[in-house]
Amino acid sequence: MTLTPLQQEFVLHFGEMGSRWGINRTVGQIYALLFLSSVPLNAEQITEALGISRSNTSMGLKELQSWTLVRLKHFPGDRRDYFTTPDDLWEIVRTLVAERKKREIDPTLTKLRELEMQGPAGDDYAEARIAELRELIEMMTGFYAEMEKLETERLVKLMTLGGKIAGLIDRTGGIIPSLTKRK
Amino acid sequence: MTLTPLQQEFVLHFGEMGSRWGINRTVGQIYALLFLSSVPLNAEQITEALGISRSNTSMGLKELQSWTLVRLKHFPGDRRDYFTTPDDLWEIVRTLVAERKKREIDPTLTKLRELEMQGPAGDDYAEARIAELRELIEMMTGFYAEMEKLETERLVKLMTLGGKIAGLIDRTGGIIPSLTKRK
DNA sequence: CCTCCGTTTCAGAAATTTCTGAAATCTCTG
DNA sequence: CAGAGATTTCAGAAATTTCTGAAACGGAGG
Repeated sequence: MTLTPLQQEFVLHFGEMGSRWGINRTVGQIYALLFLSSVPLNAEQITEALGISRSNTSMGLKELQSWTLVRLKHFPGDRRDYFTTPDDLWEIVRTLVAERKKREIDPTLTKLRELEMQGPAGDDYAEARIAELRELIEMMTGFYAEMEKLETERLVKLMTLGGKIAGLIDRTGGIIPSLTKRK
Repeated sequence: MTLTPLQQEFVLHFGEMGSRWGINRTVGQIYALLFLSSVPLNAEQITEALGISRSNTSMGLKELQSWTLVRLKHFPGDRRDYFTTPDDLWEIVRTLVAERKKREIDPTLTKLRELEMQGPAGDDYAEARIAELRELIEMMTGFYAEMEKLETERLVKLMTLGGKIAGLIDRTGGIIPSLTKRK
């Protein structure tokens, strides 16, 4: 397994970006490699291609599996594990968003609710600020839950329409009445 | 400056979450402290409240300023710098999203374009995959650019309407014709 | 129930990031 | 322009994270 210059550069970039994305270099590189590979790869091939230790590969793959960002494949007569990324990029995005929400948002939302449950602490400003933050996060996660339900086709439509949607929203009363009246 | 139990717990939580959010513990704590404070605080107060070194506070504030997440305030007859977070949470969210995009997305988009510019590398699959990824990111950043333009009021409306918007989008031809025809 | 092939675990090494105290710098004010 | 107050810089210490090699584990065949 030798990488083409294109793969090489892509893999290195993902490795470097890893820390910004909340994963480590190795995990970023493994993911990049799988992403560009038309065929599933096993741990040994990944180890060799990236020049890292076998155990590091194992840990990286475990991490990627915990994110459900990679798929396991098997071939008849070969008991090694092979890994791929989904073909469908939208599926990847959905996974990514869902996992980041789970790791970066949900714990805080839980904590905010906890703090509010503890009742008045005699610090009105802080309490109000926490309530406001919780409400905002709830609104955003609620919106996210709606978007998550949409099939990809509509989601793409929504995104490409972009600003046009907003034009339909009236500042005061939701969707422009003259439009919504007629169904 | 002694923290109330409420502030204490909030601050510690933000410190712990820091690493998941791509900032360090101290930066998370400083931000949390400022967020809950009804009045601007100076570096000395922050240092004391969090029990960290003065230089660490300085670095943390510098980091927060580079994210434009805090505001500088001054009081007459006092030449120390005081810091606050914006009152408007939506402004905070906008800043956060903009900065994360700048740090986590833009460099990769640039890199992908670079890779494509380097011309055919004789690796059709990888090239196609990279192009597909670039297109997806472009679509999403394009959509983001549209949303960014909206005033908060409309954005909130959009989010609270949630799934209802999607219902307006026809699977085949954009917004449902019977609605868009009449302006 | 061995043995072989593959994977995972884990303790310590290496690398990186964060934090501190001391010194340097900056800038008002008298 | 000297001195006091405030902030920043920076080299090394401390803490944390990542990576490795060796050993443990697991299970399919013989």
